[in-house]
Amino acid sequence: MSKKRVTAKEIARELGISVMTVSRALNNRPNVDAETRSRVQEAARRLGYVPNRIAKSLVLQRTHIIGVVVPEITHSFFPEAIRGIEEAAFQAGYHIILTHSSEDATREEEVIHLLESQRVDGILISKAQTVEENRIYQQLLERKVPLVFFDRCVPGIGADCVSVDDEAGAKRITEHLIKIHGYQRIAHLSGPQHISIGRSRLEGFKKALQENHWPFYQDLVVEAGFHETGGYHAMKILLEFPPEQWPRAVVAVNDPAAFGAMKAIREMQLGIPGDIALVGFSDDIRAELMPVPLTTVRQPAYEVGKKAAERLIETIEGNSGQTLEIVLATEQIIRRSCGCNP
Amino acid sequence: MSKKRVTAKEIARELGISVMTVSRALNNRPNVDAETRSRVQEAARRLGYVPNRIAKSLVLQRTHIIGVVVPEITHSFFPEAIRGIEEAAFQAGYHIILTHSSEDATREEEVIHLLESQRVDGILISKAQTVEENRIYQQLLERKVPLVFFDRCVPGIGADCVSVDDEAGAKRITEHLIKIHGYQRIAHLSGPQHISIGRSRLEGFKKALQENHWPFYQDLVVEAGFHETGGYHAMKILLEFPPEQWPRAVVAVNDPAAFGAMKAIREMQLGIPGDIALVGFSDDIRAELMPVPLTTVRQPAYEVGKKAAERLIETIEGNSGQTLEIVLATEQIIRRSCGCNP
DNA sequence: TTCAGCTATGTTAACGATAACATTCACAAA
DNA sequence: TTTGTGAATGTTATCGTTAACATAGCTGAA
Repeated sequence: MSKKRVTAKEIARELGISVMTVSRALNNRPNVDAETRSRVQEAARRLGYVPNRIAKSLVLQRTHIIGVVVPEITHSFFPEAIRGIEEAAFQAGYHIILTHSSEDATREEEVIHLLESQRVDGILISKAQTVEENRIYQQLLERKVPLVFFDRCVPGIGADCVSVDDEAGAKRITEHLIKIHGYQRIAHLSGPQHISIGRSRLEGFKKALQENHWPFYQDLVVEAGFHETGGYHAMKILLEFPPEQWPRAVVAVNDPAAFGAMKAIREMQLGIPGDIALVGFSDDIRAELMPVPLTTVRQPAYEVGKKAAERLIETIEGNSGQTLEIVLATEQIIRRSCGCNP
Repeated sequence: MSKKRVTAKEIARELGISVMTVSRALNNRPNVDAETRSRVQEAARRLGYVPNRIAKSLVLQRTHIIGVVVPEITHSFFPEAIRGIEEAAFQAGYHIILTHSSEDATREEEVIHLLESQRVDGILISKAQTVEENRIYQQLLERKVPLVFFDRCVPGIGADCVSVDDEAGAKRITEHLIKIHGYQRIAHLSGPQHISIGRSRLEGFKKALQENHWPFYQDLVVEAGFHETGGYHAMKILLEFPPEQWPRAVVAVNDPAAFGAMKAIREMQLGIPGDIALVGFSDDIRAELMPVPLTTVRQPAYEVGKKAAERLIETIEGNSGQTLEIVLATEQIIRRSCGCNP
């Protein structure tokens, strides 16, 4: 169909020399006559030669490609993280194959196999929500495929991991509600507990109460998931209690869940933060545009991606040392929904 | 470093048969004894065999990979479009290598070369803003590399193209301002004129005025670019005129530019839409959350990506027929900033 | 019986590049 | 003159897979 591509062999034939000399000339190897080199380069340009990386990869057993698996690309965190990955990769002379699992375990397995069969030099994974066992990751590790998890990690599996300090972030924002505002009865709209960020944020929330000897009510922890509808329904559940049992403040697992909660609160004609204060997590682009701007925790998405890619490249190139779990700090973004007036 | 990978040869040695039989068994080719086939498959599983697509691609001259070049990934349009691309690709058994040019012509050229050397089966391009000549695209077409432009096209170059009907969208929203609200003195904050969407939106704006015999003022067309700051500065320029020359309504080239314009208008203590009505384009996630929700035009980003990928795959597989320029319709999102009260 | 015709399997070459080793040739030192 | 040395270039094998052709062995019809 498409006309045959120019190969090194054509250049060699054209100039009456061997392919090897062509290869040497184009890769700037020593021991090539300056004139030969320039003739080769001129011919390559003239014929529109584009080296075949597939052949190169086959013989060198290196692709200089990093495989990336994300659960979704629409959510604002991942595009940012991907930018960071791309940046680090680009600087080190790598490129990326981006795949996404749509939060589906089967599809995640498929794309991981694709990446492996494509012989990427290493893989960056952010785990899909529905993944229940770690077999595939273990197999990858057994096969010594360089592997770094980012954002959604698998603790204790013996792989590198770059994530955000969710626990500390959740603890700090909860402490803000305790120490600055003195709210009693603080609720948590939690994330799924089989996802590490869901667990750590709940953990941080609990620790803040504990360390400050603040009352903890099991009823005030409701699983909401990561989306707006989940936040809405979880908040509804809390508001079905008699008014004296309502929470005075709510810590949502992320901003979309907080948006859902906002909707539920306003449907009850209650004021934020007057009746119920609310904080989110992730600093969604919409957070500051809400009718009551949302106090939240910014995650360094770009930095997570960049660090993870840098770490993976170190591993690929054999400078990795021991397994590391890198945790990046969050930043508190105080707006109005917590009761402050910045 | 990493322990040698299992190849078809190992399986063959293990079972005392030839590699070819292994290949046939694993690819479900006919003429393989049922028992042999199952022994091979069992051995492949047991040894953790992962076929090497690089070798396969080399011999088959097909990679089943689509290269994608986008100018950025943070903007909301592209993540959506990429989802559409991924979906169409996945369904047809293709995968994607995602690259981005950061709106930089040199980097775009680099990534296109990468994709070519990676021997992707075809390329989807959304052109970077700073690209000034079409040499590279022409070279690709000469080399018969399957190529489909999406969103940001290059008219008349003889390549397929899937885009949004920017002109009709801009015309329609402008006509809304004319016919429903009867605003005189309508301004346009335009996009860069070397980008097709910049040109078409201006074109649609002009046509709306023309066809409705509405006055057109050259002074009321100011180049703003695609970002908030550009919109802000462009609006400032308009507001430096004496008040009687101010526009009564403004059509911004996209929503971020409209957000910038909003800021400029409010800094002058003017009301939207009371003093100046405003409409955007692209239905940014923030548009409905603005203090005055922004009337805008929704672009079917997911569909653009999906269609473009489908068209590319047709081309790759030789069912393309003649060159097509597919144009998808936009949808008007009426909110408050135009003067309506939905 | 004999051979056409089928199935199952094997052998060789190819894809496009590079590594490792081999060769040629010019020039300088002995 | 001879020999050693190093630069420039060539030859062969290889990466892992599949296409194309080759062969062995069996079945069944003439």
